[in-house]
Amino acid sequence: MAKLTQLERLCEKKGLKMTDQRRIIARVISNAEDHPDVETVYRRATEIDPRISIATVYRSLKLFEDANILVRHDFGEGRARYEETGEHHEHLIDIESGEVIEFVDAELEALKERVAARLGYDLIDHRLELYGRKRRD
Amino acid sequence: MAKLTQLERLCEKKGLKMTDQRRIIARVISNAEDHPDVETVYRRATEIDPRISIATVYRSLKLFEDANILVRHDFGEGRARYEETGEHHEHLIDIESGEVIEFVDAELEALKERVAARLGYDLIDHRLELYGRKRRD
DNA sequence: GTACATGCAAAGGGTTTGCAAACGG
DNA sequence: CCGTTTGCAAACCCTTTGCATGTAC
Repeated sequence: MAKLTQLERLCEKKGLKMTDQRRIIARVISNAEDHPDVETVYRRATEIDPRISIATVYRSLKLFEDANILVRHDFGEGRARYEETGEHHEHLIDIESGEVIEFVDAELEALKERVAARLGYDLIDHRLELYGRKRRD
Repeated sequence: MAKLTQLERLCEKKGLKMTDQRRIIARVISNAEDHPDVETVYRRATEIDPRISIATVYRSLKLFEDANILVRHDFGEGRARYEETGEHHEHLIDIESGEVIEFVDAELEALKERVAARLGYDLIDHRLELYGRKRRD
């Protein structure tokens, strides 16, 4: 097999038992430029090695998520999407193409903390998605 | 039956055929202080009149949603929650009690428009939820 | 009266799980 | 080796749907 991906190394460092299936799934996510759903990860994984079942994809993705190696997103489509854990960012979803654009906005980050504080809460987590249409003018 | 709720009047104004089931479902939502899920609406409705099936609850809620009488929320729990359409607001979810607190923040509203614009998009919709823990100090 | 709404139960999509066989460290 | 992981298929949860019956306007 080719050289290890960043994600595979991370898995080993966390002490996860690395099976061929997990390596391939980690590799698929590593190489993904998009935010693939489970079915898509499964498809890409079986292209590399057909000996992978959808159950293993579900189990591995959850394992990686619990190990903070992956982040699961729920964009309200009734199925989960995954991406590699990285710097914090928000998502804007193009409602015409489905494309997901990542962005960060310092003001927004500060503001949600302030809002939670104003309500008497410590902010533990949040969810922010913008849905927009590309401007043509 | 008791006097009509605001929601029932709204349904009639929109020309919806008002069956007993729809009246009761509208009434349940009208009286709800929380953001009930379908199962909860069903339970409360059947307490008033057991002749209501879960299928009708699903159908009526969707009907009301399409008529902009209700808003459906997906707080990432794998099931929908509903509330009466009203002034725009966001939600903060207490991760310990599950309680949902509504809030508005003008700055936040303006900011998300600006962010979308910066990325070259017209903002069509958005989703913002804060998850927090009540501060005790 | 007639088009529409309902109840029931079956089907649907995404996800999880029990079990015996295969496997990693 | 031995506990963990896998594949398979069945089970799960929430939601939708086909069909015969019942009902609002």
